[in-house]
Amino acid sequence: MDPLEHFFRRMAARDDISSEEQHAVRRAVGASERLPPRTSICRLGDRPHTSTLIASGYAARVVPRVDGSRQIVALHMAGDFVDLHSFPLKLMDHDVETVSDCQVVYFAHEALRELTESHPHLMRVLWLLTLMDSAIQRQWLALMGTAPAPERMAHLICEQFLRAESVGLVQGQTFAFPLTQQDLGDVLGLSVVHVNRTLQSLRQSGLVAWENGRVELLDRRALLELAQFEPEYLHFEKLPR
Amino acid sequence: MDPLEHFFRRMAARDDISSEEQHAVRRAVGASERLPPRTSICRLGDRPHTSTLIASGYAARVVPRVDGSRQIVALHMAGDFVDLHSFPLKLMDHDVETVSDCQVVYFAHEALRELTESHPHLMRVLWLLTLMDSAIQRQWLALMGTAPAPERMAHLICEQFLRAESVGLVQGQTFAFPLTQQDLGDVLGLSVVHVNRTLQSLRQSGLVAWENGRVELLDRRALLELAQFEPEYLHFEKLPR
DNA sequence: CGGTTAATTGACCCACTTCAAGCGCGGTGG
DNA sequence: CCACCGCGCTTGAAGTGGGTCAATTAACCG
Repeated sequence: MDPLEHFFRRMAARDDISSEEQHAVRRAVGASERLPPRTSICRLGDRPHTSTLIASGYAARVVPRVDGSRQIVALHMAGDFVDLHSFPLKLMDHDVETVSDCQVVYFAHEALRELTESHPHLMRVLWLLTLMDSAIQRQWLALMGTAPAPERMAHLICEQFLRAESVGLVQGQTFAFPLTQQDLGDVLGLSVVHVNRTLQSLRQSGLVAWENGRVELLDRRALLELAQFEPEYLHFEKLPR
Repeated sequence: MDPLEHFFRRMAARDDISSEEQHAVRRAVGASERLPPRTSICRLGDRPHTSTLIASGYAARVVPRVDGSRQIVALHMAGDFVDLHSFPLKLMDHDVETVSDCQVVYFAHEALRELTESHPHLMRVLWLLTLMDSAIQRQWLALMGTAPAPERMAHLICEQFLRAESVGLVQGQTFAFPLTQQDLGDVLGLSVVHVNRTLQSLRQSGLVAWENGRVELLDRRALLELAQFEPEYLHFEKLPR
């Protein structure tokens, strides 16, 4: 199975990628690896010389706090780079770890650097990908600052559903979302206890079903409404970049 | 006075910018303008054809919420691009407005595009600048999710102080920070009332003085300690990018 | 079948919110 | 020159969303 399938699908939803550019990307691919759940991909303070693309599974970017608490600042699925930003930034300012079993491929920063020299358009698209992560972080920030727990939870579910859908990872109204309630708490800034109660209220209202790491949207319209969801920030738009 | 002074200073702290590159940047500069406080620079849904660099003053990026509340997701000072991300993203997913009186200069996206074709290294540095904004957003997210009000406030003050210091905007232990308490609440996800009380406790502990839009760090060490401040995420490091 | 990790539930508590009222001051117009 | 207005800051009182602590259950696994 092509490890870059979802990656190309994600880019193709934002701009045309020529076959020459696709070949250039394929030439830049390095090693491939399967990682079990809860494996560290890189850590705060690291200076990676590769960036990691997820071919399958879920990973999280985590800011560890001195008191032992954690904040998940990004969730990544098949077709996402988890640490493309480490290519310009050089120094990791947070951790990255797998949430589920993941298949990953690595891109050497040296290969990426050559791409930026030879393929400016491709580089602008890679830049775009890192900025799409930023756009999501802005929404999360807005939700943390202003929205109560049920709205935050609903918003997260809608967002992940639409992102999964856009790369072909949705079956019916169902998609794989293998986070524990503790993980959800670390994303939403809530305690496990409150995550549990919030989920129960969503279930009892008939909005979602959630079992065995799969989420089903039972009432998509009502969920979008509760979340006050506006999808523009996901930048699903094909434009010359 | 050179409108790009702080901008070059900010870049120079991260990598060497050749004089040829500096000239290329200067050739890309467009119009210049003075904007009064609370002026909109661009809005959610806009498709700007320029990006805006602040030569002096403060501006904020604001995610407006349907219920009328606002979340400030970034603060920008002299030498910052407020919306460089609109160059690859094309569509604004939030508002940008001035906080104080601002002098700004505009860069046409077309000129930036030409820079990406002719000056790959410069583009990697611009990419870096957008990712530094991201890094700050991640910290804010972590603070919103895990830290109580006094720590958040202290962290914000330390961060803005160090950022201002790095471009030469600090005098002694004092710097201009012209936000209202309402603005602070919109940054920190707190009500004005609680912002007020939090500030008073910081003042009474002798950590900061805050008057006429200027902040003075009275006890820098204690403030950094309260904030649990770790400066790595600001990426003050000169490296080949 | 013991051990570990995730989900659940109940009881109590507090950081922060909301509402409401006053205060200080710079600006402005009569 | 002063009365008034509006905005930002401050203070008090009362309410609540979500946290903490602690214990139980459920599912899985070697």
